[in-house]
Amino acid sequence: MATPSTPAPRSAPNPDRRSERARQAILDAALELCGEQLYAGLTMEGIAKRAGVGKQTIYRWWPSKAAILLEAIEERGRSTLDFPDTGNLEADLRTQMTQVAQAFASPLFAAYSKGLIAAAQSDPDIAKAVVDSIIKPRVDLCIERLTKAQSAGELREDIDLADLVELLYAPLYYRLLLHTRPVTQSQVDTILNLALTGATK
Amino acid sequence: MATPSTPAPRSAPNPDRRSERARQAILDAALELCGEQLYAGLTMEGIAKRAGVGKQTIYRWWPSKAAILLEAIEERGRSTLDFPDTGNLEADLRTQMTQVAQAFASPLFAAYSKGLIAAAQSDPDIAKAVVDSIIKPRVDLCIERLTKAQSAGELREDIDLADLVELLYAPLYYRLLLHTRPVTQSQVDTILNLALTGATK
Amino acid sequence: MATPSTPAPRSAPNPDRRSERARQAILDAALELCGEQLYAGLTMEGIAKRAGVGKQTIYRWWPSKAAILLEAIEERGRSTLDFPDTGNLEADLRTQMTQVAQAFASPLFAAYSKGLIAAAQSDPDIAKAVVDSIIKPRVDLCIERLTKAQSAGELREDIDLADLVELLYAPLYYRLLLHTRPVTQSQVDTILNLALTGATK
Amino acid sequence: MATPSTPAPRSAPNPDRRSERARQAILDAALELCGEQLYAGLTMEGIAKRAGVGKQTIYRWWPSKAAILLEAIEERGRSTLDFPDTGNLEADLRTQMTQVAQAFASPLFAAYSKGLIAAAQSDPDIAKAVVDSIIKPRVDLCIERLTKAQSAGELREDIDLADLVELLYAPLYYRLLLHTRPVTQSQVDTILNLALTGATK
DNA sequence: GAGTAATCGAGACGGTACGTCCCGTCTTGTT
DNA sequence: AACAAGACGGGACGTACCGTCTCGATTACTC
Repeated sequence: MATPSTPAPRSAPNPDRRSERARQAILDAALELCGEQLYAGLTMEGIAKRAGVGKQTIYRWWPSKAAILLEAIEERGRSTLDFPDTGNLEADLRTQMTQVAQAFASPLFAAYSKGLIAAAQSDPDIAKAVVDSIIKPRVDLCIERLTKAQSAGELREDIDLADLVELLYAPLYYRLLLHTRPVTQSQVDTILNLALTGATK
Repeated sequence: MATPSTPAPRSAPNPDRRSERARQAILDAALELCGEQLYAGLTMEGIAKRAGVGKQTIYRWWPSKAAILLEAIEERGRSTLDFPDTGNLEADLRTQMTQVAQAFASPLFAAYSKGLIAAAQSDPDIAKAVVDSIIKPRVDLCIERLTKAQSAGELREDIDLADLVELLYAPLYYRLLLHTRPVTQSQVDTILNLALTGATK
Repeated sequence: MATPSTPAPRSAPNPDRRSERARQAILDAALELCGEQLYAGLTMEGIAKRAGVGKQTIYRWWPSKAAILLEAIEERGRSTLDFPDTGNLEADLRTQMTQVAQAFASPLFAAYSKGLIAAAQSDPDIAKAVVDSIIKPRVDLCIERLTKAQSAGELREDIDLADLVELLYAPLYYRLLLHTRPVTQSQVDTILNLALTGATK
Repeated sequence: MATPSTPAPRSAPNPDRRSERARQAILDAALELCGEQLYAGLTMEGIAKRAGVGKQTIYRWWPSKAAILLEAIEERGRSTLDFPDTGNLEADLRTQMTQVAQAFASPLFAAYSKGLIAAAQSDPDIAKAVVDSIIKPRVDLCIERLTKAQSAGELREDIDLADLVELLYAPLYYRLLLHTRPVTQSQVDTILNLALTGATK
């Protein structure tokens, strides 16, 4: 008496019945708590209590607290997903990089970026998810813009644009994660100056 | 005849009586365990058991497991504290950056570097210690070498050398921490090519 | 329709959700361990491990290991809560005191009685609980029997019966706790002989 | 090359070289601490610190903290080692028992009596030492006095005097250890009244 | 009176248990 | 069926003491 039409054995929750109220409350609570204390102080129990939610409800939908933050950033940070194209490459890069620098300089955004990246060091799944859903889309948009510039003869033809993206953005992450100096507007200017023109005479 | 070097600070353990055997066993155990599992799986109890040491002995001398790793790296990694000077700037940079890249590619070193930086995201003390005792000394050596080059007219005079160091090394950290691509020799070549010559035509 | 029996006191665990399995396992483990080693060797961790229970589950319901033993005795020893009344006072006392003497002579019962009383010396809460839930009920039953006897003219009317109870039972505790001589049947006989008749000619 | 004239292998400390200053400081500290907090709060480290003494010095001369208390009581409490003999048995008993009752009512003495007896429940050595050095000598003196009275025809000849001593003193210990009611002068009167005359009409 | 050996103060050591926090699972009504 | 609530078995935390062990720095006997 096989009933292949009723698949669910027991373990897959039905997303249709999911409570949006609970979902939002959890995302909010996670971001709030991450802002109030450092990422390491973030706990599932803390999120559940703040959100007024049972722990099971969290575990039903997310595999880890990093996954919650990830979803929160994905949802809340969708606005930064665009890349200007005014025709002036350097200006466009400056605009976009400044936007990133400002985000990194904001305590809240910095808090959960750092938390997420810290979590990624111990969890390959998180690492992959961060790259795929946060980093990659933005890198791709940047490459797209650079490709146009390269076609227009504004950039050397022998360079890999993914490498250039790294060269431009890595210093921002460097300061964010290594806490050597704060991420500022002037850093963006300096990076562009050096990376585009080169350090040698 | 009061000597200004009054020794005892205040109810702190006496370093003269410290057991070097225990200290080495703890550093060894921490590195071994960090290599076997990810940093997040590292526990004080695990280190104590592996080292055959009481937990109090660890807490007496280190405030956190990150501090243990830090000391281990400081001690074991002292050899990398030098910067070549053959007269050829680009070659010297390539030599040194390659060394760093190789370290980042080694599973053990990567494990505790990543662990340490992850911990720094949630603990300003760790962050400061990482910068002061690991990053800063090496950056300073690099700046020293770059200063010579700048004086010799090999580099533009209008650039801040600390910024240049960031531009060169940040992409290595970027890949290490963001797990986009592996850190390789060819990355070093690419960085040098781009950073020294510039991306524009 | 507000009911005056407002249930939740304040952030206390909910007894309705309590696991009876865990409770019994903990009581059993505590008694077993107390029988195997002396009370001083009894540890919360040992009980938890033996019972296959998390430590928190113990701390959630009992404030100390003495409280566990107390509950175990209360529950297991409920059968001894009765006092014979055959009409013959001396015989009834002998019956009841013999029962107590036998219990004191049993290694297991002696172990936790002694442990509990020892703990009471350093913890007023335990002391109060021992008196209220173990001693008092049994003393009251004895006083009740003695009251009948006094009314029947079998005892002097000028004596306080609580004092008489003390005189009868104290020597049993004396030997139990001071380890001078074992508690035996003949001790009971001697006490009754002396206490009822008097030592003087 | 046997040198039987130099016996000491390594383990027996030489009492001649013992520091009386340290010994007194340790006894004082133990009594003080036992008075300030309950016996369970008494620690070897606490005693050592309070006495300004190394822990080794304690362990060299005493096997346990109970042994320290025992020695302290033996030394300080020697004064109570005497028994009056005015010719009036009941008066003499009252005098001596009152003295004991007063000691039990004193917080300090009660504290370490209770501590010592508590410790005896978990350590047969302590139990034996308490009986031999504290209880027995005093019981013997009492028996001695009672023997005289029995010979003088003041007591029944068929009674064991050790049993009578128990009957008289046990109720004092009962209240001391079970914390039912305080030990008072009137309790002494009651005990004597009941024990000497008997409870029956 | 100098040499020497044991005791002293101090406290670091390898351990055990403490009581707490949080994990991820489970169970019990409620909606 | 998903929800809020929270008890459960478990593991690690950081602390307090245990009893042992090494250190110099006094002693106090021996030669």
